Amino acid sequence: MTLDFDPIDEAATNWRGAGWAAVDAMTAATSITRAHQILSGRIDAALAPVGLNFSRFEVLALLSFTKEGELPLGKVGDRLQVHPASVTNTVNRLEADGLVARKPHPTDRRTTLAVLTRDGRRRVEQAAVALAEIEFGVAGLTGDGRRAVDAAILELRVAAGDFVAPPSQRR
Amino acid sequence: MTLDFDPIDEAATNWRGAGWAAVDAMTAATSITRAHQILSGRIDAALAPVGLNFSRFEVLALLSFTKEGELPLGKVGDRLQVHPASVTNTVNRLEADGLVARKPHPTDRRTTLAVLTRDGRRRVEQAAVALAEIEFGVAGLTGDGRRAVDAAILELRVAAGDFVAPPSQRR
DNA sequence: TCCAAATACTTTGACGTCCAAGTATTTGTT
DNA sequence: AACAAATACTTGGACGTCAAAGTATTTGGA
Repeated sequence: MTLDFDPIDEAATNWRGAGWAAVDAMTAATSITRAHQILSGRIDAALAPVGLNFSRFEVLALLSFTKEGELPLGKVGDRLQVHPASVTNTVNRLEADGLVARKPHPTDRRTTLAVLTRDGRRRVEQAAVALAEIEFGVAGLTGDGRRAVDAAILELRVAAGDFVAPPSQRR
Repeated sequence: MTLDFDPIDEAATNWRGAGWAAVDAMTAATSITRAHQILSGRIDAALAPVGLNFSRFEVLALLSFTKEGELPLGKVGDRLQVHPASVTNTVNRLEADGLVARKPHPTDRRTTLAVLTRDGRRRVEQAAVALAEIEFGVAGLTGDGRRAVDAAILELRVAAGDFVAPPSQRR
């Protein structure tokens, strides 16, 4: 299944041959797509034994960082940049596994809070360890590579309007 | 919906606060994930008016680069690095739209060829223009940023065993 | 030659994502 | 005070991905 050539490089050659434009942009986009594919596969594989996937893990982690271990579903979606329907779905599954509970908001009855359970907190700790062990799938990227990716993608995210204020100092 | 802080930077701070390991790796992985989300959204939006999405476009483009405009489904999957079932699904839809046709392999009856139709060829040209216009969603990434991303991700892909031979010269 | 193993594709099923529409509640204006 | 508009979440539908199992065909040995 392993190819004996670089499929992305090959694609670039083909695009040039066809006289298509924006080959460099295509290459960058394809690289990012493939990188995501690789990371996503590794991360979900590492989380499977813990009984989570990355989406579910992200929700648990986010809750674990709050003082009370709870957050309105809408906030979860904003922070993780996912669609409200996806949050509902993810929280449903976490709830079914007893890792999170839904609780009405004390003052706004439109709002539902997701609350981390004791099991949820234990689970997210295990998952964090599992992910650290595989270095979040980026084993193969050197420190320089990681910084380069972070910096470049920061440009992209700012241009996409991910957030407005200048980023705070990053180490 | 736009946040007034960088959610990834915020996450890094939280991870450090929780004493979790591999924060730099987490940041790189999250950046790549988010970049993919942004690109994917922009690309599919640009392709929607043409009646395609990225998967379908990739298949058409791949076929258009071959001499005869045809390829066994298995090869398509290998090149695009997607699951056989996904190829079947994608080709089904392309076939329903008349952009591709299935044809038996001349000598191996296990194999099915996907053949680009006249409409398919016209459509992929339109799509290529549409994608070039939005620079494949990487508008916001400078030339340096693109090269940095390409180089870094090449490391990652090689480490992941995407292909074995050393990459040919890239411009 | 014969047959187990490999290969090629499809089918089915579990999930994940988003959009659009629906329900409930709160806000902001007249 | 009254009500349209905004907000918060859920539901249902369309698609996309992968894994596992099933069918058909070809290969590679014994």
